[in-house]
Amino acid sequence: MPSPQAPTCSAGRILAAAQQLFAELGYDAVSTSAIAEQAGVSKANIFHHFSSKKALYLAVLTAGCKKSTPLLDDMIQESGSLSERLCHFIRAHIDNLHKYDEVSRLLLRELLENEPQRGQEIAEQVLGENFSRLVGILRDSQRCGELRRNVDPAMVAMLLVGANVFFFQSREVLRHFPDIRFADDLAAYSRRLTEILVNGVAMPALKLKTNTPDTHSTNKGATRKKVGV
Amino acid sequence: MPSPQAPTCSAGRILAAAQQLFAELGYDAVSTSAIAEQAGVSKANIFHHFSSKKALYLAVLTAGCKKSTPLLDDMIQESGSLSERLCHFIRAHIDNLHKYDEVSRLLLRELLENEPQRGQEIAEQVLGENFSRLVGILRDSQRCGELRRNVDPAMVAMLLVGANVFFFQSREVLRHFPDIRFADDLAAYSRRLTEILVNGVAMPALKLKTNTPDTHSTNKGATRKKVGV
DNA sequence: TTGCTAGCTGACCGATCGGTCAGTATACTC
DNA sequence: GAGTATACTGACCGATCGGTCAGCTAGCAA
Repeated sequence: MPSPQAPTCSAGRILAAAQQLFAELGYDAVSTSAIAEQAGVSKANIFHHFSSKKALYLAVLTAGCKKSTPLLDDMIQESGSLSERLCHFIRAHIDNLHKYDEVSRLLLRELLENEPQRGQEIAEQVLGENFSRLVGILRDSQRCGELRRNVDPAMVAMLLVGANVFFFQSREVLRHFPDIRFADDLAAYSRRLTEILVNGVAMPALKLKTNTPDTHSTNKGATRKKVGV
Repeated sequence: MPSPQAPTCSAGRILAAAQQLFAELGYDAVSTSAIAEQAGVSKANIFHHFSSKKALYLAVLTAGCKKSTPLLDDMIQESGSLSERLCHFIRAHIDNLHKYDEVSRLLLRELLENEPQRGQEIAEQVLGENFSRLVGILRDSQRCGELRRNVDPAMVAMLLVGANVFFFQSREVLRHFPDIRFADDLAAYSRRLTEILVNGVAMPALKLKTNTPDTHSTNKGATRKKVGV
């Protein structure tokens, strides 16, 4: 079985080299000559396999997404308590970000662009699939009474994914902060994050006070409008 | 009083044009010719005021940070309950991200680079100052008994900032997701986020069960191995 | 008027960019 | 053997890159 790190055909080597360089430096900072050199092929060979630099970039993006997303199924654990399942998802998600960190960084770069020309719709599709799946799981937890009814599952999902993504993209910086002691311990990170998310941060005595009837989030359909925009 | 959007001197116009273009397209995708055209000056004029393109970029970064960070003081509200103060901070923080969105995007771009050559230390400094201030506030809340003692203030801070940053950088994409109904309503966003953070997501009945002595996160060093890898 | 300085510009530089093209090597079919 | 398709390369292209330079202008002091 050939390891995925060392493709033998030159097209595969080009893709691998391009993925690494694009993720590290960004699209515009990487020249086709640099990709060719890294892949050990001639520059003309790149244009033999790919019609343009942009086509190569899109190929890198789609190949990376195809390779990294199937594992999303493993991130969702059916059994266990809410706390256990949340912790498992957080850990699996942040592990996945790190395992495919080149692809993750490529997608994060896409989020910062606002030119729809490039592969933003790919990033949107990947993130969206990830997201709606998670929201569905949270809705199930809500139906069977584990999750409070007056919390918005989409907000919880965004909180989870957002914390993980920020933790991932800022880890080099966060590591230098003296307050942060979990930068290198993913197990501690996901445990603490889960605990906070499940139990909240307020003192238990104060929690009953703030039992706000925030139920306009679980709206009664009639007033909700489509937000297709 | 001259509006900050329309600098009169050409150096100021160059800075403003560069800030906009760098934030929108990234450092490498922007040529000095494009900056000159946007600023309405000659390309040579750029190199009359700034020694190089990179020097201009760093000037943009430092000027932007200097302009956007003083308002951080306003983000911290002394009076009110924990819930009110958290909500105020979240709202002020996300507002600040949007108000200085060009600077924010520049800093987020820096986070994705790993070449220390560029202005990453600037981003680190800005983020770090922001961060340690927030952690201090949370520690105070912990001392006076509003915040639970067994939560890590740094984790709460990262959760807050991370959710806001992710919400900010993904808003264009999130807006297309049908599950998300708060993409354009910052007030609702900060309210719901606060409520989840304060009270947690679990059903109150289940919460007492999960009162885990999670203090093994402050581990006893002996069994934990380094995970430097 | 002269001299000096700062702000600014058009023209230009070598280097590098993405991309092309003629041509070579190999392998397979007939 | 000839014919052909594919993989691949060195040499080259025009365009654009960051940056330089001589020179123009206006203001100001002597």
